[in-house]
Amino acid sequence: MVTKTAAKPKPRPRDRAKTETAILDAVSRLILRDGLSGVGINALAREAGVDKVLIYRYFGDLDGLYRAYAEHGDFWWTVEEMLAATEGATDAADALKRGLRHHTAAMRQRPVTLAVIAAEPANRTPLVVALEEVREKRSIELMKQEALRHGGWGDVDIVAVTALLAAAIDYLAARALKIRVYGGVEIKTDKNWERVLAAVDAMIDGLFAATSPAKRKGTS
Amino acid sequence: MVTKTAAKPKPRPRDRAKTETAILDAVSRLILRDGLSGVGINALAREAGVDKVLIYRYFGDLDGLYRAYAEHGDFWWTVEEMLAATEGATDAADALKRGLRHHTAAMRQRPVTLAVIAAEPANRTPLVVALEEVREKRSIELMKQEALRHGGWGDVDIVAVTALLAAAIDYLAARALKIRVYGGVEIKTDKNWERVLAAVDAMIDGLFAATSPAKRKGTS
DNA sequence: GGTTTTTGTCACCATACGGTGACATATAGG
DNA sequence: CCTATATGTCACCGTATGGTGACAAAAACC
Repeated sequence: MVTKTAAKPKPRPRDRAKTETAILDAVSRLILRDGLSGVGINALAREAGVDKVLIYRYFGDLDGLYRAYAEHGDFWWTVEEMLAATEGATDAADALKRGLRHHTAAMRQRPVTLAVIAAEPANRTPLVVALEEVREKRSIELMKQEALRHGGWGDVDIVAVTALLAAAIDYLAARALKIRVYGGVEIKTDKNWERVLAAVDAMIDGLFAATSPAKRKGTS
Repeated sequence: MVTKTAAKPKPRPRDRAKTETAILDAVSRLILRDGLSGVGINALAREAGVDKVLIYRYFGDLDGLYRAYAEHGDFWWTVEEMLAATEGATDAADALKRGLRHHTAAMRQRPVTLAVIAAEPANRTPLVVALEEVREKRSIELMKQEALRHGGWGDVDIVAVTALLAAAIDYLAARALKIRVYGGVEIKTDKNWERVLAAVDAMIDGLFAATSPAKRKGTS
């Protein structure tokens, strides 16, 4: 009979680059399948088909692996991309609406990012922290650029409003990964996302209509 | 010298009721300290000062313990409480504003609920599911009651709007447990919560001002 | 060809987990 | 008083975890 060890060891080809990308790819797969907390050394080595000692050798420890993963991936929209998406906007309200729609699409396209966001409040790994830093930096930079474009935001507390709406979108999108319902709204279909985004649009329109015109050309 | 085992065993008094509440109390403490995923059999037994076998005896298994915990606690506002909070509202917009403010206060008063919400998308334990059911039921019931009070919501898609705003509030409050910043908004202080709530108010006002009047007495 | 370094494999460690069986003793029932 | 049951304690199981040291062999270097 054929014993397990004698069957066909088929040793891994000696190629560090390939091994490293195999590991990093396995991280994505594991995050998607089991969430951030599912990315442990043993599960990861198993998933990547790699001995775990190689992970230690190439990335130091789990945190090093997270950091490397955070640097290698595309987890967030870029400021340029976002500015392009809001380019033709007629006014600040329009820019905000377009921006949030682009944000929504960008998030829904990145399930790994959503999974990280979902785990964010609970598991605070270096990957989470790294992603957070990127987000903060780009959001702030984008705010600055958009403000220049439209000459400020009138009376609207743009930081609070975007924080609120972006938080809502992130949370709903993250929930939609594994759960379907929130407050009676099905959040997995495009149709219902459109419903949510329509509500966002309406709120932004109302907000700018109600508060801005009074001082539209007033004291900045 | 005094050995550990011979020192003073001080056996636990034989009182099932006390043991059970000790266990349930330890669940709250553990959730607050380590999050939902920190509530394991061993850690729990340690925290409660109880042998883990008693947990199995009294609650079956971990899921049974979660279920018992879900039934025993006060995790969410009640419909009556919420209706009282919005009692003097002048119109639908005002009711919604008051409701969301009460919701915010209620959430911030219940750190355990926030911790569960934080873990919700990731760890899907029976406790999370039970809490979710309560929320869904009460939200829907509340919507119904409020609609009766104010004769509908005009053109506002109230379900989408409240889902969106409640999601934002829940997420920000849950994040605030362990993180401080989101999109440039410090979310731990009362002052900045007021800022966020002011933005919510402004959006609601704008929303109702912009969309409702057109058909205020129109086709339902 | 011989040596050194790199890459990969394997066996092992201490620890923690969820879960169970056997035992001791306090309390309640007869 | 004797017995049965309820409560609590202890030792243990199998499995998984994060992490490390020893070894084999391919590659690179001289």
